Amino acid sequence: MTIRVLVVDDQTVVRAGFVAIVDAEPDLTVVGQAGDGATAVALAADLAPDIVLMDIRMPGLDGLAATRLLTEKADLPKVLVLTTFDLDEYVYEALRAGASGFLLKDAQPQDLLNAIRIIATGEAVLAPTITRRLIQTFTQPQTPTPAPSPLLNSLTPRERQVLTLIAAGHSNAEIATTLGVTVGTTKSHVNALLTKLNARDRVQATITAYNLGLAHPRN
Amino acid sequence: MTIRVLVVDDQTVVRAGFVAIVDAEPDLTVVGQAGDGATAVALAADLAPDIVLMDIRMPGLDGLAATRLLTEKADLPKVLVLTTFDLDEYVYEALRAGASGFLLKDAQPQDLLNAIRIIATGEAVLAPTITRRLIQTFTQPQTPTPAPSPLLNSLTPRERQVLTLIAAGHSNAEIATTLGVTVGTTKSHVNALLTKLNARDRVQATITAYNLGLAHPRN
DNA sequence: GGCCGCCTCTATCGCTGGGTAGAGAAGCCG
DNA sequence: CGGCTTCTCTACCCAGCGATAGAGGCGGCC
Repeated sequence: MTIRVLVVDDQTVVRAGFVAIVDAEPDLTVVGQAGDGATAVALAADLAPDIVLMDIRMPGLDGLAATRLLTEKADLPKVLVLTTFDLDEYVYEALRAGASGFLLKDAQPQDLLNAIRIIATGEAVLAPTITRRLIQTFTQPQTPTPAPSPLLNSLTPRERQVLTLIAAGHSNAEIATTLGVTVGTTKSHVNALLTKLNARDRVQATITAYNLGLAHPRN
Repeated sequence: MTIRVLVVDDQTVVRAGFVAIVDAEPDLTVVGQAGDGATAVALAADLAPDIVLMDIRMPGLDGLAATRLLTEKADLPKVLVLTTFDLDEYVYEALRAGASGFLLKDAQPQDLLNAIRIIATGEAVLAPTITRRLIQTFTQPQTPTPAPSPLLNSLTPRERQVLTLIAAGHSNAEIATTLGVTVGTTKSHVNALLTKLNARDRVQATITAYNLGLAHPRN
């Protein structure tokens, strides 16, 4: 089963380079080339390639717009964006446009070929520089201030455990059995908990748990 | 300039495998091994490795905790997490803990070696499966599809109102006065609500409210 | 050793919460 | 109009929850 590749770049020399690299592989074959976005979209409809190697900067319909058109419908070609510049805007727009990968043109041929094969399986590949930045922007909002709330620290480990179970919707009896203690003991913990959290009942405790980050809405 | 590697895994066989792969490379050298997180942290302080290959599941201090300790101070070793399971929780926690990379143990040796060299330059590497999911969760919030849950639509306006008040921590009596009805009426609504939400009590209803987006952790 | 914090357990008590089974009033829609 | 849904209310019951007031064991700390 060979992987069918469509090469899209406005510079003939660059296209030739990619074609040479890809066609040299036994399991890959270049089924077409395009010099602008509009041609790429039209060709993709005819040729049904598995992978599109897409440049961004092109006359007319650019690579990002073309990617959007290509990935709108399901089970259409996976797009691997290749560009000289790793500007953040390009990267994020490309990913939002539906690209499965983003490499720089100075990548090693071997890396490019690997990327094509991985993307063909439905997975994704990013240039290491970009991976680093994506992780950064991903962990940044998550860790502005991990907020080691004084409230949380005032709880004993056992109380934190009980609070988590309460916020998971468990009754005292259930908590007791999961912790291997009596219901009475659980009640003791719950009472201490409610007092410390200044909560009237377990619902208010649950709300506090969410606010403290002990529980998360799953979506 | 050789890259100095510390191998951390609780299974001796696995360690041996990594050591063999890494030490076979002329530009890489294994400077030490550890079988648990605590040892890893201590060894890292002595040996000052460039890269730590870190397993997650280990006795005592696990890989995530050890990573946190290792990456707390600046210019300390880069951590490449290697695990058998690509559970989302592991991945995100590892990245937040400061890991520079995340690969599965079934990765090709060549990929592992590449990853080590890339991470040593300060960039980042993720397994393709993970890259795909990271991109997904990254582009997901951009999609303006608030996902109108069928559950929410099955509720009458009054029931939604009651649910919101429950999730705000109010008692039946308080809800009754807020809505200007009797406690009995409130109970009727609460009962209908719990049945529809398939919740046993108001805590579980509250959790559902958070998941449906009717309530939000304030932070 | 003595103190203290945490975990454990017991016991009792009142109240809220949730289940069940009604029934009447108002509004919408075919 | 007749049927439907929704909102309202009533009454009863009991299980679970939360408050209170204990007490003993264990470990760490001074």
